Amino acid sequence: MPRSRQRRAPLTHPEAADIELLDVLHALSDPSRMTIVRILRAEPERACGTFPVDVAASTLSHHFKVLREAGLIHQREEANRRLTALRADELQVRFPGLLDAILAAAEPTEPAES
Amino acid sequence: MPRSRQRRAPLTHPEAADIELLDVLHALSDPSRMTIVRILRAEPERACGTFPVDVAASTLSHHFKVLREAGLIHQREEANRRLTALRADELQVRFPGLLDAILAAAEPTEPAES
DNA sequence: ACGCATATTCGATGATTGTCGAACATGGAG
DNA sequence: CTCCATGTTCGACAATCATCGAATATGCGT
Repeated sequence: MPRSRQRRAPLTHPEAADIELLDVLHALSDPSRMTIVRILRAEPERACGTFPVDVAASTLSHHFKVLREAGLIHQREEANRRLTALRADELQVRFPGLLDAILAAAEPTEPAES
Repeated sequence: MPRSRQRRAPLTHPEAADIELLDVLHALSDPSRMTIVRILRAEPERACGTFPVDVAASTLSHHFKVLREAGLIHQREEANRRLTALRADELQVRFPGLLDAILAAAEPTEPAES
């Protein structure tokens, strides 16, 4: 048996009540992960490979794990894809206004009215 | 001359407009630094040594540097003390609602009504 | 059954980070 | 002037982290 124990991850997500603020802040302090979350805010669900983040697949996978364990995203299996969604509603209950404020702050720097 | 070049730091702070969101999030993702900022929110100004953060003096100094360079705090010399203040107003202009939302989320976890 | 697309796990590597103690700098008190 | 309190810089160290390539797993076409 070719040591078959991989991708065995049952895709665990923390309970909404167990989401830690510092984990959320840390997760969002990385450019790639912030990009992922910003994209997810606009779209309901999206496959891993479809994010315009220019890193290796394994690195991307790592970022999803960090985001998932921080409680920011939810992932579900669909065929051989993994669909990712933002846990916006739960986050809103846990930390009211937090995600909105952070994502608003992440806008490209307002052009300042002419 | 005993290589006298230390504490030469002219205490530089980033311009409000140059404050980066990811730097702010990263700065706040450390427990000690979050504690410092939370205390600072209630008090206008405070000396470095007076924070109930249980780390070595040099470590504390490092945390202040991170917070200062992220644009979260302002420090000024007063005698041989260094007074620290939160840059709340400037932060509010740069990232409206961000600090409030984060600090609200950092509250001890509401006791849930009896 | 075979190959391909999607995505993860593993192991390694270099960079960043939090931490400390020792040395140093500064300003005020005795 | 000498001590002391305050706080920084320096150098070191261990831990964490972002990153990659290779190997692996899974499901769907052909």
